[in-house]
Amino acid sequence: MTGRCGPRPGGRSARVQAAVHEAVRALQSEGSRLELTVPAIAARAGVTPSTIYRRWGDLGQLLSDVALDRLRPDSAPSDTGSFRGDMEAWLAQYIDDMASDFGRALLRDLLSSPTALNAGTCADALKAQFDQICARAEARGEDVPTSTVLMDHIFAPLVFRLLFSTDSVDMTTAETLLNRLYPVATPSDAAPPPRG
Amino acid sequence: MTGRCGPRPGGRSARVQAAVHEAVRALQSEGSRLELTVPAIAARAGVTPSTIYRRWGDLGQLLSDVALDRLRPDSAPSDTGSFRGDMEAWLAQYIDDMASDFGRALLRDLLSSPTALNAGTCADALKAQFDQICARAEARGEDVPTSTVLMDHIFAPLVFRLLFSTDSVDMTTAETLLNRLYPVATPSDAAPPPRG
DNA sequence: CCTCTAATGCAAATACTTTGCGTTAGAGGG
DNA sequence: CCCTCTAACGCAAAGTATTTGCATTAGAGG
Repeated sequence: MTGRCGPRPGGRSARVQAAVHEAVRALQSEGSRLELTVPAIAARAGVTPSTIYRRWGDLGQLLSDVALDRLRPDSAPSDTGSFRGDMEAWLAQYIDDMASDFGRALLRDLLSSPTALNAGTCADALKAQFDQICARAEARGEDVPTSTVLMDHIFAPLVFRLLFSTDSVDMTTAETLLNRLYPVATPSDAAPPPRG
Repeated sequence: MTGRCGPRPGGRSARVQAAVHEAVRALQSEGSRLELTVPAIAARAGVTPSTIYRRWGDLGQLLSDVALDRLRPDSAPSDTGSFRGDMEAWLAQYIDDMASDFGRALLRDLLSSPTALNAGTCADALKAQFDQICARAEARGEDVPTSTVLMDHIFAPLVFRLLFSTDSVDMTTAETLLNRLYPVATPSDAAPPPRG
């Protein structure tokens, strides 16, 4: 009982957060990003703008929080029976979510908070998914790289394309990356890099 | 003679742009980011706010333009006599520029424009540097990967860490990535990915 | 049921952004 | 060298967005 979670979930504070997040999602799906202002969000959520400014600080932080909710995985990666299959299934779903203009905008929103905190949380959650895929593969006796290698050489290149280009990103792109990595999995120095 | 460059360089328009960029750099190096507002930049540059709004649209686009100026390479990569040496020298300089909190903020600024145009320009310029390093290595008879492979497996992982974590990024990180790639350079499928 | 705190609503004050219009710098032609 | 023409600028007014002080309320804990 530390009181760490603030007001109990289901209380007013949680209702306001849910209403505001929902309002952001609704406005994002409807109009252009020009109409996505704090007063507009507040009106849609049935709260006053000052509530949003006090809780989130600015629009960037709010959009970042909403993006985190949408980008963090909501379930365990599916088990297809092989490492390659698990990776392909996972990547297919993630590319489907993020490769659109809307998905790319979400990714930029995630980074639009003053601190890199949300981006780090998102990356950690995704790495945890790779950890599960790797653990299952290892249990099967497959020889697979670490989740760090997957983040570096599969996920990072995909995200880089999404953020730094307008090229289409699809499963062909992902397959190319997998093909480069898989034959040379777990090289001698594939241990996680220093965290210093 | 297309008139493409607008008023001649050195004209009023160019002076205003230089003054505004300089004002942004000055304010960035001095105070916190909270004081980095359009009116403050305008005052420092000796122009009116409306000039900035008309030319750049909003603060995000202006910061993105300034970040592009700072992040795009300003000279050809140095020639150390070997591919590995060239890469190490290049990465040492780039990490020195970007691994600080300030450098990470520049990277986020670059992405803060509505369109991904500046980020794409920056990525293209960096890829061109890798092209030079690769071309020189090939001329020496070294067996080296393509610049696309370098972007995917060296640069993208570094940028991913800078954007999505607060972990330190240093030459040890870069060496680890180089070690993973170099022994397995130019695998059979290392051709550039589809651009469709 | 009472009390106590943090979050909210409201409204005033402040700051930022947009816009209309007159002015100016500087390119191009005579 | 002077004239004209256009794009960019300065200024000021109007329109939004953001901040802040204070009263109120929801809801946790006793």
